[in-house]
Amino acid sequence: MQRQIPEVVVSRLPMYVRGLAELHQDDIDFINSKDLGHRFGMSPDQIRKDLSYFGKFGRQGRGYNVALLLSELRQILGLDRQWCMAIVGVGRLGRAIMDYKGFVPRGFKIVAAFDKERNVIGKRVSGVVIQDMAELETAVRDKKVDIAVVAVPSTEAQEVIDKLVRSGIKSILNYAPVYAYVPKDVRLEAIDPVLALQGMTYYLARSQDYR
Amino acid sequence: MQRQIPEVVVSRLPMYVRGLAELHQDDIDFINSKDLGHRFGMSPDQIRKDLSYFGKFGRQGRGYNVALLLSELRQILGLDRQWCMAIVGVGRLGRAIMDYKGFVPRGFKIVAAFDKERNVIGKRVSGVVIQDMAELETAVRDKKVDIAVVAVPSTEAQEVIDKLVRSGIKSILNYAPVYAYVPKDVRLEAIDPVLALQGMTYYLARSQDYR
DNA sequence: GTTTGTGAAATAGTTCACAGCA
DNA sequence: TGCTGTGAACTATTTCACAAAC
Repeated sequence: MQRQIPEVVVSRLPMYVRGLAELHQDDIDFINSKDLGHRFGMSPDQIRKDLSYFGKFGRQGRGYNVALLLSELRQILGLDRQWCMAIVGVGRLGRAIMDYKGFVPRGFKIVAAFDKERNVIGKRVSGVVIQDMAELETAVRDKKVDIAVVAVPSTEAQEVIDKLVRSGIKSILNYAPVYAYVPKDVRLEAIDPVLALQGMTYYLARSQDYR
Repeated sequence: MQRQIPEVVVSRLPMYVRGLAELHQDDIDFINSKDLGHRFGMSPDQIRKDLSYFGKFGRQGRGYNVALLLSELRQILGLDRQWCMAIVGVGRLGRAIMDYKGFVPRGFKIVAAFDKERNVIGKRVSGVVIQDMAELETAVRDKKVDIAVVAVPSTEAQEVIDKLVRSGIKSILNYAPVYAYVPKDVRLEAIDPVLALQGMTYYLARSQDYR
């Protein structure tokens, strides 16, 4: 057990939680680092090293108790409570995100939605009434929003993110395909499928008889 | 200029392309590594080092010609042509992906869609006729599909991915929230917003007065 | 015998710092 | 002078290898 945990290690924890939840579902009680590593395409050593940053969860000669490790990791990640999200931008993409059924079962609930378009303000989407952007700051406080999801056009993303930062938000998930600036104490994760695709074409273009 | 380029370097190239395209749009002709680094929240040294893996694109005392560097990077990434994609799974998520307007302008076109549900097969979604899963292998070949997008439920993802691999696909973008196995010669990128959120809660839970 | 947890060694990635060119 | 391109130095991350626990 050590202090100051590398970011890469933290970023792998959610994958472990997901995998362990599957094992738990399948009524598997114990798993060792070899099998766990195989499951995620990584070395057993790395699994053990990663876990060792947080404590000693295994039993020599036996492996890890799935239910126990799952519960420990969930607690470490703060997944033992529900997190409240606000979505900014309720266009095509924003609606798809609000409709996505994968958030609630994993502890993330959309409690507020904002847009600047007169014609959508006041309407209800996926059970949430869309509010005016002007109400963002107060609503974020009143509804105790922990995380903001940005789904506005690229041109407006930075402006919206600045507004979110001013309202005190410390975690932002950005779907707009632009790099955005945030202060060091705010976390920003980006979801951009095109960036992921463009990383793959490099290898595609190099392999077979392309071009 | 060197050989054997680190994956992290390749993964940053799409971001450079995106940023340079913005600069080009704004009629900026030259940019130096300092300003470019500032734009992406990284050091000028890293920008220069990254680019040096592919060639010498800059001019001492002046910086980089935006149009030139953009065109070079596009070519390196294989973005100077259009890539054909097939989508597997045309449920709620699959439709949202097919409706997304951000792919085509950036060179990615959905040319085929597959589902196993009788009631959607034959229907047209976003200009593409949905085909039976059984036709996947032949359609992938006939339509020269380069990249597959997986949007089926988690339980079916591995099976679908195996099928795609057998059909000869070398690049897969997986939206299903599971870790999937692919042979070493196949690239798989995952889009899982919940994983991104769970990485952020670790820090949220640690900062202020949460819990 | 099996498998963990962990320092030490090895490898990968980033930053430094400066020669050389415009 | 200003800024690139790049080895060398440094830092981060992964892998090794083994003592200790079961």
